[in-house]
Amino acid sequence: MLDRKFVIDNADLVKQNCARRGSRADIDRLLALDAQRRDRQLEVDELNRRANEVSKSIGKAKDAAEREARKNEGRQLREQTAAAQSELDKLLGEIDTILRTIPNLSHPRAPVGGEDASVEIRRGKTPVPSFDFRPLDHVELGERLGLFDFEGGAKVAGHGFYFLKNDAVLLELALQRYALDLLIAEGFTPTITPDLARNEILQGTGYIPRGPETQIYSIADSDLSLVATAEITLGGLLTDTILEADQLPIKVCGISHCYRTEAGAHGRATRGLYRVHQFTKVEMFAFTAPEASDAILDYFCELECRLFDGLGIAYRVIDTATGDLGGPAYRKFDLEAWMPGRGEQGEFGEVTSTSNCTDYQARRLGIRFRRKGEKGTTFVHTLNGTAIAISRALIAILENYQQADGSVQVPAALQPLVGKKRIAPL
RNA sequence: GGAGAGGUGGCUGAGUGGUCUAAAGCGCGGGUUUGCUAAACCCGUGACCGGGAAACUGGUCCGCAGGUUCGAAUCCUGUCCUCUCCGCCA
Repeated sequence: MLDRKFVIDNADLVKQNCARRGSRADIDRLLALDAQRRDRQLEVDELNRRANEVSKSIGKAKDAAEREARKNEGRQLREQTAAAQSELDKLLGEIDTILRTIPNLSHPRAPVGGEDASVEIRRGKTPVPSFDFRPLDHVELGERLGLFDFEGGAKVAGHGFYFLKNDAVLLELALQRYALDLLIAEGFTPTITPDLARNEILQGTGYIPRGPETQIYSIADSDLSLVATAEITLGGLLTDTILEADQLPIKVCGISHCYRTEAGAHGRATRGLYRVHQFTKVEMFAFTAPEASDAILDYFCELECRLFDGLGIAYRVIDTATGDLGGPAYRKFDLEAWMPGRGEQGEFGEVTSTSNCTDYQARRLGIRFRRKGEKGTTFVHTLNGTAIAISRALIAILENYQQADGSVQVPAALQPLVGKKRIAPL
């Protein structure tokens, strides 16, 4: 979230940003509540001061009668304080509720507008392929090659779940390893993270665990939820930590399963593996000094491009428009891979996404650092990026590498990891 | 799951009802000494919310939430977390 004082002092700027983001956060109400908060704060402080004075005077009272009178006075003051304090707490609660709905500021160069305003800024090295036969979509390919079992998934867990089978399993493991090899070489600390996290951590990273539109599965009778991405666990890793400047940037990556309710998302684009309730993802995460985060965002984007260039899959990079950024992101680049089986004649479909969340998550999570020779601490910036989301990468690989004979060639970079060059019908 | 111990500043750790305005050490900042570095010594060092042009000043904070009391780091209740041992288990 944003700093309360910052919002108060820059109300117009924040309002303008909310408008660009399509957020209806009520800044005017926040301002009014804060003015009340301030008055109430003064009242509580004054009552406390007097009560403290009374307490101190009791030791010096000259007789029992005076001591009793003073105690009475103190008791009454404490009662008044309690009343004022509870009003103050209520105001603080309301202010916090509004504050949570205010999205992060936006990068000055992020395109302004809704989804249509997003701008293509880059293409991959691999050209969009052409086929001399009608390419199939991944669902059909997977059926012929025995790679998925959607019926089995539905039987045991419902629509949106699936079994990966046979060579799809090897592909999944190969993709994990493929991504990890690059990230480890780039100095990331590899991790396998918990698939569950405390709701407090979810909220800190900007996810809303419960409610009608939540993406999140929560665990009954606990304060745990299934994570929608390892961004949650990786960001949460350093909750309430003060770092030294020379530790930054910290680059970690994590493999986790990702669970999403996908409430309200149905239709053509949801066919097969594209929109599922569970998938595996290798996620990148960084904690940086503020002045470094723009460059790290470019770096994350560059790594994503290298991964898909390495797989030989055509893609484009999108600079996401302000209306489509969600709450925490200051700027976001999406990488959309060419999926020949998508739509009538193939379409680009999102496969990765990288965001600079500036200090929006760090403030809630309490992740700060200290600069040499400076007093106080500064919130770090956090960034996240998908290295490989397995389910969508599988779609792109199968559809782009399909052959006229119904087989699928394994991308050269994965061949040693999968242990074969071609996936043939059973 | 059972039993026990514990959660205190950036870190380690003392503190069992008012003089806690939280000891001490480490770290950090400044200074003295000094070929340089280091060491030694001296001084200073928390966060948050307010008031004030400033000097300065009021309040809150000892895992979290309640309670007792004029007064709580300290007593009581609940809760979360960590550690140790036992049990169970891949």
